[in-house]
Amino acid sequence: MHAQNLINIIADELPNLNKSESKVAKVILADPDGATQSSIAALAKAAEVSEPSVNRFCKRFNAAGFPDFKLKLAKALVSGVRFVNRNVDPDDEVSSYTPKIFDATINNLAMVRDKISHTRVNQVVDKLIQAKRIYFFGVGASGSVARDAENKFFRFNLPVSFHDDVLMQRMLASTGSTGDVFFFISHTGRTKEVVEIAEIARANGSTVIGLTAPDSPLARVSSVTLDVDVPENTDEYMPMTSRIVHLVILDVLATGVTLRRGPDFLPHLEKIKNSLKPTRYPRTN
Amino acid sequence: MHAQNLINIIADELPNLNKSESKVAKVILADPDGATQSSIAALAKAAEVSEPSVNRFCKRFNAAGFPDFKLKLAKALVSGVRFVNRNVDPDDEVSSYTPKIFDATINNLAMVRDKISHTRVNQVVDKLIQAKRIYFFGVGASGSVARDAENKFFRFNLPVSFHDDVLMQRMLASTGSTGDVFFFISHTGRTKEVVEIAEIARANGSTVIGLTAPDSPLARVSSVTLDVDVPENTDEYMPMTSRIVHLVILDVLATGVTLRRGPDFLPHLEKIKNSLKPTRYPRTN
DNA sequence: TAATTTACGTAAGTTTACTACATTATTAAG
DNA sequence: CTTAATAATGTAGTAAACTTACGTAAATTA
Repeated sequence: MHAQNLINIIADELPNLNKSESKVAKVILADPDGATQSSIAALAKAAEVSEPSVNRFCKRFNAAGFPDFKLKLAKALVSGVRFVNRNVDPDDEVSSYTPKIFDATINNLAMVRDKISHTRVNQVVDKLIQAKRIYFFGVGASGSVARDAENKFFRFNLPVSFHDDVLMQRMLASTGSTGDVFFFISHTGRTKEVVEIAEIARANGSTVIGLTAPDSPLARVSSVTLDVDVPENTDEYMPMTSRIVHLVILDVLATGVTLRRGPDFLPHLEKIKNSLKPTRYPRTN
Repeated sequence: MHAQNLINIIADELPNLNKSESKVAKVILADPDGATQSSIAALAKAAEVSEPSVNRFCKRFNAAGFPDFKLKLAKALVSGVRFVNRNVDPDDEVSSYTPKIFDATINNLAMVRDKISHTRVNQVVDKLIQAKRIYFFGVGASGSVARDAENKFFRFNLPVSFHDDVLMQRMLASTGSTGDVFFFISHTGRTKEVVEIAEIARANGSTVIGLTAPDSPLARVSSVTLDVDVPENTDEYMPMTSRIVHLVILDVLATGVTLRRGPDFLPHLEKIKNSLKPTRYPRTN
């Protein structure tokens, strides 16, 4: 279940509350923002109950007490408000659509941050660590993500490549074997071509990792799936943000691999970093 | 300026605070979440100041008092931007480093969201609208960003290409002329090769746009620069997040162009979207 | 060096929230 | 239909937390 908002929880629990508790609930639901700013006495009066009733109400919803409850309520309000009205309007100015696009991206990242399965991440890191070869596959926008992944993972001193060409992908998948990791990146997880290729790879005993939508055909074919459940972009003007989320997840995986490799591996990374120095103008300040 | 996050405001004001106020600020910034849960007495003790000092501190930041301040702080914390200790530790578990990486990315996005010049964005959208051709250039990690940009901008029905090969870039730049837009993407803005190519393009009368670090050599060569000032990654384990910021800025630009094109252009975008339908397994639910 | 302003803390006062206990309502059993 | 038991709610007292007023110390300026 989605990380429930305190306000929704209260609304859901309303029928299960006893008389004075439900009085309190109604007052809070009627004006949650006002509730965060009033004292326990004021709220008790507004709900026509005693102060301890309000206090008990708070504890019922897993708050330490009234102040803690107000804090939680305030937090719930923010995340609620933030999800509203973030669509780009046809007559938006730069100053409107710019923050909207940033906010939409940030929101999706925050959502995935809270939902992503750490177990799965760990499993994928395991697979990547054990891999003899890694292939990053993606088409269209996901091709760029795959390319970026290559750019990160080649640092680990193992054969890594990315491919955005489905014929190449198909041929490589057909020659794969145990120890090879095929890492598929796909927003929808329903591109037939991609799913087919994943099936081929899987049939050859290779490990198939899917960075894609949960319950999608690709997810079902994968050995391990990293679910990315960001809302489809219904708005014409709002760009697709799943690519960004994919990139960050790949960052997480790369960090996971680096940490597993241990501190002895750092000099190697340092060497790669330093190799670029002569290509750059030195900093003056 | 965009609605700034309270935590950022405090961090910004830090140099302007007097002794005891800054003591309070430091304690709050070190653990904002902890601050929301502590009493004024506890906070005063932690900061080694008197309670009224904490109270004055709160009022300085437009809070009615300490409880109100805590409320605002709590709200600031949820708004996606967490200001926790963001460095990845060598002995971090998945459950620690995963949110850290997300948070670092989110933080940088929020920072750029609030700092980016809308005038500049508008100027760049102007240039892109007027362009006869657009070239997206990037090398290394920025190559993926350039590739992604191509994937977005080809939709506008004008000649767009991306190149991650410096020789190709150099040749194309040398043949450029007025009306051509060369869009350079670079984290540091100091890669000699890239700067040289930008100079060549500029010399031919082409428009050069730089999505790069402010005051960098590349920024100085560009006709218009979009400054991306994200902190250098000093931490070995923390991935470079500027790519992500670049991608989002390109999203913003693409949206800007779409909006300028007006509603008559939407059917064209729709057509492109629909063209992919037959490649996908239909949704079952 | 004195005057003035600003910064900070002490102590008292006020509000706020919590706890223990008492009372009232509700339910179940005889 | 009582009566006992339990649950729900409120009262009153207390402890904690917050704010205010005021005084002293530090810093700044003339």
